[in-house]
Amino acid sequence: MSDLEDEYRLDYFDEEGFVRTACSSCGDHFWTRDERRETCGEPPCASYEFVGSPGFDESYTLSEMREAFLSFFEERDHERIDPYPVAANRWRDDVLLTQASVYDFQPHVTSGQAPPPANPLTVSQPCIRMQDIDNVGKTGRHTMAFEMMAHHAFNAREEAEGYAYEGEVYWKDETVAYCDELLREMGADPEKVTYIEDPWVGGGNAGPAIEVIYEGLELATLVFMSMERDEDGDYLLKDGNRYSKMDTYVVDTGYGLERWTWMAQGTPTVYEAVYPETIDFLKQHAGVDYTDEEDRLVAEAATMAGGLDVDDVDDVEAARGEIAAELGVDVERLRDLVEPLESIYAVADHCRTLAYMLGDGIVPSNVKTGYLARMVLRRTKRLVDDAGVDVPLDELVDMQAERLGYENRDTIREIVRAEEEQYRETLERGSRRVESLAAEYADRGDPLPTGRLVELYDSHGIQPETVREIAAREGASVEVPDDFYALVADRHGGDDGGETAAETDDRAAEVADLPETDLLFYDDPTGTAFEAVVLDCFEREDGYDVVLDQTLFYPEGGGQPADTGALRTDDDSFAVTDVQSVDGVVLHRTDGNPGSGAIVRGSLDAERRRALMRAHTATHVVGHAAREVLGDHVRQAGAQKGVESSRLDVRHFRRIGRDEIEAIERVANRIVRQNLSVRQSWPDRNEAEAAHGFDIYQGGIPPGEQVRLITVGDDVQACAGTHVERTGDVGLITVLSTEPIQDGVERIAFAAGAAAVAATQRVERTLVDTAETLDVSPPEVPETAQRFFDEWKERGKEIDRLTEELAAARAAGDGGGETVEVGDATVVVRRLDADADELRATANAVVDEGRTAVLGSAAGGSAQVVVGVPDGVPIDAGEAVARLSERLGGGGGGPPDFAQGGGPDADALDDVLADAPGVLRAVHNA
RNA sequence: GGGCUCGUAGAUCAGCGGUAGAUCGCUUCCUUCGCAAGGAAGAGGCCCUGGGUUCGAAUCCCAGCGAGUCCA
Repeated sequence: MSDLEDEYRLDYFDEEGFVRTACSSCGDHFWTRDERRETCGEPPCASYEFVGSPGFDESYTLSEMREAFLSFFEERDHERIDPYPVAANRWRDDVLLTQASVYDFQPHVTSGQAPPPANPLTVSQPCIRMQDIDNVGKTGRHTMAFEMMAHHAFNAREEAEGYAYEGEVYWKDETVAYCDELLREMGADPEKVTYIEDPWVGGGNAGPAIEVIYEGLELATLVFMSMERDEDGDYLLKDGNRYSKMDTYVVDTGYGLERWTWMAQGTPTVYEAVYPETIDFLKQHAGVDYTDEEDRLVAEAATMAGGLDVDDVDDVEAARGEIAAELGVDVERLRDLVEPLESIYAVADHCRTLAYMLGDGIVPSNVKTGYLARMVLRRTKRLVDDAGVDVPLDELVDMQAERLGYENRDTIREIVRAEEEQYRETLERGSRRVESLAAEYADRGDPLPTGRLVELYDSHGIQPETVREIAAREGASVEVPDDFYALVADRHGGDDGGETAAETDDRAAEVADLPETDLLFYDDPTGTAFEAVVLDCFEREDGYDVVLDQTLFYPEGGGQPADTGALRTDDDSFAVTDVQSVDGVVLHRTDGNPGSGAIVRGSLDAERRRALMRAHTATHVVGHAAREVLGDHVRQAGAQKGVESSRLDVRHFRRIGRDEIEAIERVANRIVRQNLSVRQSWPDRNEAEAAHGFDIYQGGIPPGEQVRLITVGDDVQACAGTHVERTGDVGLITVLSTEPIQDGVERIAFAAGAAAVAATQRVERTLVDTAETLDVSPPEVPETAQRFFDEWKERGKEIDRLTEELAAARAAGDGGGETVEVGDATVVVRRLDADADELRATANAVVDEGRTAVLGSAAGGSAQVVVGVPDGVPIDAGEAVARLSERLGGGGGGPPDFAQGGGPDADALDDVLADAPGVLRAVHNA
């Protein structure tokens, strides 16, 4: 076993006269030109030296610094590439947001499966780190959104084969030399630069890494990704796992653009350096106007905070007293001065984050990336309100979107406004809830229990602070426990089930030695018959999986169902019912075994295949139409093609309206009429991404060096499915329905070709049938239905009125009933086979006449009894009913003046009613 | 993907096994110089849908649909 110490002994350090030193404060090892240097230079071992006196020769703005960095590496043979979106899930499915420049090249490039877009390359990659959200604005140096400037080189060992790049571009010495040279060019004093040894581990990879510190600020991290997790590896690293060297090794650097700009300007916090205009604007609109003396105080406090070990919010709070004492001011005064600024800094950063997120097409929702966007937006809204900024949030976000050069600014504003509105409604709903809850507890003089507080937050999204405010108005006290968020977490139960049911398919092992099946349908998309040799055959519970050397059968994938058909030999015919692809080997599920080595003729169910091809092309057309109608943020969230109908799930921030559906239909059918050609091509992944962006990955992210593109007019998508040759072949496209399948995702169901005609006819048939029933012509149906419904309601009311009238008439006449005296009371005992409503109404009418009613009915299969007692009569109706209905095999009860009950034994009703006077006597005065 | 909360009058909600309610809004009348004023009368409900339990379900149980929210 060995550690990584040797990895840091660079020729470059030797040549330049560096020495290796252990920090006298933290013990970390670092490299420096200054032999007398004792500490590593990073806070808390040292403090900021550049605030107030910039560490570089010239003052750079953010964009000037970016340009300086990129052109520095361009001049040194690095190709400059465009940054990727911040929504990393657009090209990889293991993460949500881009958190580092190397994300752009994971997993295919770093693993060596695909070539990088250039080698070496340089990029300034916007990133978002939600982990820092609480620290933003407060620590003076944390931002949620930032640009990671980087240069990357992708190397493969000489002897390694089968990788998408080969040989060594450059490695550690050159990387450190570049960094040194860049710093020197900026005017940094080389004597003050330290390179700290800090091995990096992450995501199953690892390697030596170096932190670059200058004047107390970490300016860059140079990572040498060269190891992977390996139980038998030689290296035991800080995460407790073993690692061994890989065949590929990658230079992964990260230079914080914001930090470099800050260093060049020497402002009190990073925020003033990054967005000076935004902060001025916010201060102005929040009415923050400090005197020179106050400004100086704030600046000094910020500088001091930088020198302390301030890594999160709690540290800031703890340090504030110290700082106030040092500055000789009251801690309260310092807080009053600093807190408004902290909010403003955070707002500036959050708005930039939102601009990135929404600009890159993230639609807020309650899941995944959309949830993160919503969280940031709501937090920002609270901060804006707290700080008293009198500018609408959509305008603040738009300012950043404009600065970042996004073109979908109208949509961004619309989304922000829609989200604000929804948040407002949530808060309003919440306030009402809290108010009534608080009033309840205030009446009893109790404080609001913690359980309620947790529920209000978890189920209704109301911050505990908000609850406290509202409750105070109602006069209820609220105690927010320190471990509040832990309690919320508890409510979410036993943590991630983590039942990674990685039941690796046995089938993968079976086919491991078989060659990948030659897929004929790409070259011959319209073919329906072919010949092939049976390579192998596996017996299954319900048939056989036949492997051929080549096939026209499309295996299920990309939302397109498998083809069906038959395999024939000279003697036999086998039905193909399902087709799956396992690691490139196509398995044909059949009802018989043709035998290995047999030559078979395959034939597809041609009609089914054609319908699926139409459906697949239609899916692209509908998706394109949806984007045209709803906006560029519309992305595919899933799709399923079918013979009868297909569906496309798209991200959108509100329900799709009837007008929009019709517009989508019009656009889709226009594309059909234009009869555009549908072309396929197999470009390199990088070329495809460069030419068409990541929007080609609507249907998912395929692996491999090359991707298959399907081009329909302006629409380009990576797609493995089968398509018709021209859009005209799709025929009619009709949208069947839309429905929300989750927040931020709408499902569009549609049909194409003959299925579309059939669907239209079905709808028409329904209408015609309905019209026939109503005996009117189809256009009159809505009006007539309305009239019928109104009449139906009117009749219901009429029936209620008549029931009451009838009841009154019965009560007045008491015909057919028996009247008995129980004590002083007159009791009407009567059977009338009516429903419960009528029974009750009649009993009420009898009671209104001052008499007691005992009514029975056997209308609905079971027996019902109702007893009504006028005021002042000492008979307990509930008790009477209980006794009566017991004899009917059931039960019953109610208040003393009016009760009802019954039982299944309808035959006993007459007897029970006959005995009723006796029962009433028994409960009389009881 | 999972947890939790909620679906009752046009709106906001109460009721939580026994005859569907309140407030605002609406209609008509009275009062008033006038009204987000006062008084009187009235209209307005498949209590989300479907099963189950029960003599009886808006109410309890199950499933579905819908809305909201928190977490991965």
